[in-house]
Amino acid sequence: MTDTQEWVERFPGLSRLEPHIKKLLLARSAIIAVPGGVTLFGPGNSPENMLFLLDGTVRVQQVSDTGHEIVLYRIHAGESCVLTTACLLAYENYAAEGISETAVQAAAVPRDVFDDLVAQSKSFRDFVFAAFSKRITDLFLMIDEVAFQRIDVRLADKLLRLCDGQDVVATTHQKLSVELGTAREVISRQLQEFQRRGWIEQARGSVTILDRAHLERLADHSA
Amino acid sequence: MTDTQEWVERFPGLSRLEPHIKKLLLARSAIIAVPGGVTLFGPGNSPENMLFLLDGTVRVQQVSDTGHEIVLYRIHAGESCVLTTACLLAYENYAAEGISETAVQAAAVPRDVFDDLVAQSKSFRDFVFAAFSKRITDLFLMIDEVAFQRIDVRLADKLLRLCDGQDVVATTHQKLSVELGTAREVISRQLQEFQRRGWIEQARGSVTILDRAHLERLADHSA
DNA sequence: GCGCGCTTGGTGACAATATCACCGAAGTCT
DNA sequence: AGACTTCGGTGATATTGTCACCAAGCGCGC
Repeated sequence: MTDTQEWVERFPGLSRLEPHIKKLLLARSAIIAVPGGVTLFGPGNSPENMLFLLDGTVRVQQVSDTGHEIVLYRIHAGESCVLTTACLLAYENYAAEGISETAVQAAAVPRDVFDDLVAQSKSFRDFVFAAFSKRITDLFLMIDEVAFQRIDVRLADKLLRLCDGQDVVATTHQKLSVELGTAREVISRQLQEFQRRGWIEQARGSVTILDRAHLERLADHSA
Repeated sequence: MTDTQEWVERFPGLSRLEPHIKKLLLARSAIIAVPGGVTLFGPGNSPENMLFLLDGTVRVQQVSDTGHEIVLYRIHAGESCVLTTACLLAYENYAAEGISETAVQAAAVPRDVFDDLVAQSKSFRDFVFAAFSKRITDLFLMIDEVAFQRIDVRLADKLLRLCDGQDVVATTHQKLSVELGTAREVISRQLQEFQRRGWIEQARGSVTILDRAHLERLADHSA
């Protein structure tokens, strides 16, 4: 559990806010906590508040008409859902949803307070626009990867990002296929190839990284 | 040539601005005109101004490390480059570029004036956030298409979007492949198949639509 | 324990798309 | 005309996606 006093200080982009803006933000926000696995926002469930994540991660993914799923990005502690929320408010009927991957603690800022802050504080504006910009450039990169990058390169990269310093990634082939927007069979075959080369070891529901260096070399090959 | 007097009125999202905001916008912006085929912004060429397009279209595309190109979106008259510009300002070294597809007329708003407007006008804020939201949801859709949609469906859709009411699309196989982020050979083969079915007719540098209904049916099949 | 259903992963056949290495035809320029 | 570039066609092959299965592992009720 995180100390929620002065949570604003824990956002790199917000700690430089003008003092009275910080006070306003702290006074007009509510701390909420939700367990993992909850759909925070999605089709037919647009939230009234902008969330600032204090703890945990939120996964944003999309289900296509064809039934395919793909993970778009994650929101980590210290980031905000501004844009996803904004999108939902503007376009009610689209297919992206946000799911808490872990237990999540967040500061909820009502829409009108958010607008007030944007109007009053240059620092807050900079924070918001930087968040939008980062997200859009990341989406550009993602489009490039999905369109042009080989699946083995993308899988190696994804494993390294998901392992979070550990050597064991607790996930299934199915979940990995959703991460990359491909089919489970493709993941199974690629992991078999990685295993054959001695880079990983597989068990039901987990992948153990044995040779990080080779995976990194593959992932960096042109990403 | 467009009448540039009171250009603000021609933006659906801006016409409802408070009168003094409109005046500020008109007073502090400059009308610029550039011919077609010019790179308006791109790596190593970040503009100082936010552009509001009065006439013409701007194509935003990306070149990947692997040399592959893909068209991300277009900006039409009545829309602004806010987000692309914002991205470039925030992250100098990324690979997207904006090219005028036709002769373009635009209102250029300096960065500090833009910030002023966001601070002072609720309507302007709404316009800006709506533009961001629209773009992000469009990028979500694009990711979905690139990842999951069949190439024949995407090509049919693209032909219909490019024809602009006409029956003849003046483009090359190469350009179409960049539109969809695929290879020229793939486009050539798909167009051959469309032609074999009598849906289109090909000539060097152009595609003539013969059977719009069938193309639409293919494009709508799950898009 | 045992059977039952669900999840997870494996496999072969095949389809769709991408890549590579060419080739020739049609335009452009001098 | 000759050189050069752009445009499009083609076959061979590699990669990835789809489909239809199957079997092993796991949880759960009895």
